[in-house]
Amino acid sequence: MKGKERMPELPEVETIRRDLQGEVVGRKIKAVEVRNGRTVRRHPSAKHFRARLEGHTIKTIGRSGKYLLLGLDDGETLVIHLGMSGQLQRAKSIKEPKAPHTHAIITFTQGGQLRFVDPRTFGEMFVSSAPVDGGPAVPELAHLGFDPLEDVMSWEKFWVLLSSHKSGLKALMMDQEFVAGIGNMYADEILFAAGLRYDRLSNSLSSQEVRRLYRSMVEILAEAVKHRGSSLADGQYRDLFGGVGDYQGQHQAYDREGQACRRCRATITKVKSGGRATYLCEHCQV
DNA sequence: ACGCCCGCCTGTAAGC
DNA sequence: TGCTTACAGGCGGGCG
Repeated sequence: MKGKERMPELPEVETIRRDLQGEVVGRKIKAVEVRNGRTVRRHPSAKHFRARLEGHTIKTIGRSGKYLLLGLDDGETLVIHLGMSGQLQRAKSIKEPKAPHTHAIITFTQGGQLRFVDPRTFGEMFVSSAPVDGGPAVPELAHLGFDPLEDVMSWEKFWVLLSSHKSGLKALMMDQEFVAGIGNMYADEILFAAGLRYDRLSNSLSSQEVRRLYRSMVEILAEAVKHRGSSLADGQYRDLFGGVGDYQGQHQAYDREGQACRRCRATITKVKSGGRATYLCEHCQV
């Protein structure tokens, strides 16, 4: 058994967003404790980060790609990225024991805490200033491409975007500046569903292939959200309450090296692409 | 513009 | 058995 680490991608982050909506909207931040400064590395100091949160109430929970956006009553936004191994935990009481690698703790006036746990410390939190009128909501995230679930578009528009690039399909689907929220795992699942190889050039697709790719992207991600994301046996993804997702049971390619393709029974193979593990069915994906 | 590599990290697992 | 090395990968930056 090979150890696989999965980071939260769009479906996992969306699951957490929905849970946060019911759990922290309307709550006022009483205190913020930063236990690992790397988590708030965009700020000049942990104190600076704290000062911009304490005393403010959380009004909205949004998401852009893999980023969570907690809107505050002063118009600023608490941005959270879970990186590779980040988790948000809702503690009902401050007395609940802290998990190892708990790097930041937000305590609410109404009781309870929101905790940021992240062994690998690739994740981060930062407060973004209120947008100036006409400007982007979060300037730090202005580079992100469209969100596949939030920003619905015609497949013809998608075709225009796709063919304006000349790169391997997997690299492009994982390029956050092209489309935001897809990581290594869902890229493989989407390309399997579309019947397309990871190394097909983005400007080489027929109209039918473009339609299949767009539809697969939306359907796979939406279906994974319905299943509350993917938590493989040794994976780290947990939701706000420590629960797991079950979309991994639907996986067709990712982490299935040596197993039979569920469509044609050929063997799923694993190759390296751009330094990343890539799983595919050589027979179904052309 | 694009592909590829590195560094940042830690836990797990494979290799010797 | 125990130590060392490889691997997992999002993201930003660099290089060819």
